[in-house]
Amino acid sequence: MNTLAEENYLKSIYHLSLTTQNVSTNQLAALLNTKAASVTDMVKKLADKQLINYARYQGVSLSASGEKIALQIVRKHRLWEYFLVEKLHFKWDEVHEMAEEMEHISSKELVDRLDKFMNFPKYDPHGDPIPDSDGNFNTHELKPIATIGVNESGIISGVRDHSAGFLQYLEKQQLTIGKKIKVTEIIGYDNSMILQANDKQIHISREVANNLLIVI
Amino acid sequence: MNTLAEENYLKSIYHLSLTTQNVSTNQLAALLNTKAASVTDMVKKLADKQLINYARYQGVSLSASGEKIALQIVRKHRLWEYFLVEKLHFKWDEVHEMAEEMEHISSKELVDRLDKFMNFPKYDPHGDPIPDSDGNFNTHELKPIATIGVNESGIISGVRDHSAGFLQYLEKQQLTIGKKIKVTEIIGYDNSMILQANDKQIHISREVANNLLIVI
DNA sequence: TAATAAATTTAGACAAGTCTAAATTTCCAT
DNA sequence: ATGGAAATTTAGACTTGTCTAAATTTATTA
Repeated sequence: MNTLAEENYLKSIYHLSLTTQNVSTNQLAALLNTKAASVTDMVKKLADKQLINYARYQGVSLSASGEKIALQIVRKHRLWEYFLVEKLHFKWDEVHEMAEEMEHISSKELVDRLDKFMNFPKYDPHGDPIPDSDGNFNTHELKPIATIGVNESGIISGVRDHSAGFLQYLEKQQLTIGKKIKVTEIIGYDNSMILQANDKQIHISREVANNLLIVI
Repeated sequence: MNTLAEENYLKSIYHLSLTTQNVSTNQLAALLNTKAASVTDMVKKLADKQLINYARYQGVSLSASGEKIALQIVRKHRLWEYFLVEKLHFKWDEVHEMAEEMEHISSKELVDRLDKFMNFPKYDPHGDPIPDSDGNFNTHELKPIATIGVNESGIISGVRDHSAGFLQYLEKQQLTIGKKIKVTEIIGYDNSMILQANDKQIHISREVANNLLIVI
C-alpha cells in the first residue's frame, strides 16, 4: 500500500497538525530525525499521491485521504500499546518503540479483531484516544494541571510529554491515569505546585504541571 | 539490527536447508520471488556479515549466527500465527501473510512475553514446532500419509503444503491437526487413498496424501 | 524598506536492493 | 572427455530514501 517511510511522514504530519495548521519542513525534519532537504523530497512525493497539500515554502497539511491513512496508523499504534500493557504487562513507559513497529502491520481485519479482543478500549495507556474502525475518536477536554488554581481538582487523564523519563517519574510519584488530584498550593517563586493525591502531598515543578493533563 | 530483506533471506535459507544442505541461487530466487542475479548480490552481503557460508557457484548454508537469527524469526512467525488463530480466531489458512509481517517485529522481550501469554505453545496452527527462547524445538517424526499402508493409522500432525488452497480443502474435509485417520484402501490405478476419519470415508488423491503429515 | 538571518528548496551524490542482458562456470549426456 | 544446456555471476542501470552544499525564498529588524 504505502511504504514505511510514507506512513511515518503521514503520522508525523498528523501529530504536528494538532498544534499547527501548516506543518513546516523543519518541524518534520526534527520529528522524523532527518534533514530538511530529505523532507522536501518526500513531501513532493506525498503531494503527487494526493496524500498531502503542499505549496513550496508554505508547509504541508494532510488531505482527506492522507488523514484517513494517518488515523489508521494512530489507531494501530494505540491499540498495540494497549495490548502490550494490558495483555503482556509491559509498563507504560516501555511500549512506544514496539508500537512504532507494530503500527505498520497492514491488515485492517487484524487490527479490528485486536480491538474486539480487548473489548474496544477508548484510550491507550497514556490516555490518548483510540480511533475506531472508521477513524472517529473521543475528544475529551484535556488541560495541563498548570492551568488550574488552588483548591481546584481534576482527574489525571493524559500526558503531553510521552518520553520514558517523564512517564517513569509519574509512575514513581503515582501520578498515573485515573488518579484524582487537587492543587493545594502554588509557589509563586517558580510556579511549582503542591498537589493532594493518593492521600499525600506531592510537589511538582511547573514543567511537570505543563505536561500532565487532567479533566475537571 | 538486520534489514527486512536480510531477515527474509535468512529465513528462506533456513527453510530450504531443511531439505538441501547447500541451497542454490535459483532455489532462493524462486522462494523469494526475485531474480537469481539479485540473490547473488544479497548472498555476498550476508556472507560478508558472516551470516552464511558462500562459495561462488556452490550455493549457501547458514552459519551458526545466521541460523540463530533465522530461528528467532521462525519462532516469531509461528507464535504470531498461534496468537492470530487462538486469540483472534482467524482460520489456519488466513494467518500466513500477517505473520510474514509480524515476524519482523524486533523486540525479543515482546516475543517472550507473547509466548508466556499463550502458555508456551509447542506447535503452531499448521503443526510446525515453535522454537523456544533459545531456539530449541521438538522434532517429532512426521511422515506423509502416502507412506503408510492399508489398515495403518496415525494422527494428523502437520502439512507439507502451507498454501491457503490446500488448508481450505483440508478444513472442508475435516482433515485437521489432531484428527485420527486410518487407511482403509489404496487405489492402485492412481495411488489415491481412502481414509477412515471422523466416522466417515474420505477419498484423497496421491497429491494430498503426500502433503498431509501424520505421526504414528 | 533594505539588508541580513532563517527557512526551504535544488543539485548532485550515495547506499540498499532490485532488474536485464551478457559473460562465465558447472553439469550432464553422449 | 567434451559440447551444449542449465545455473550462476558480472556489469551496468534503476528506484527509494537519504545526505551535503549551494542557491533561493521568506521573514525580521533596524
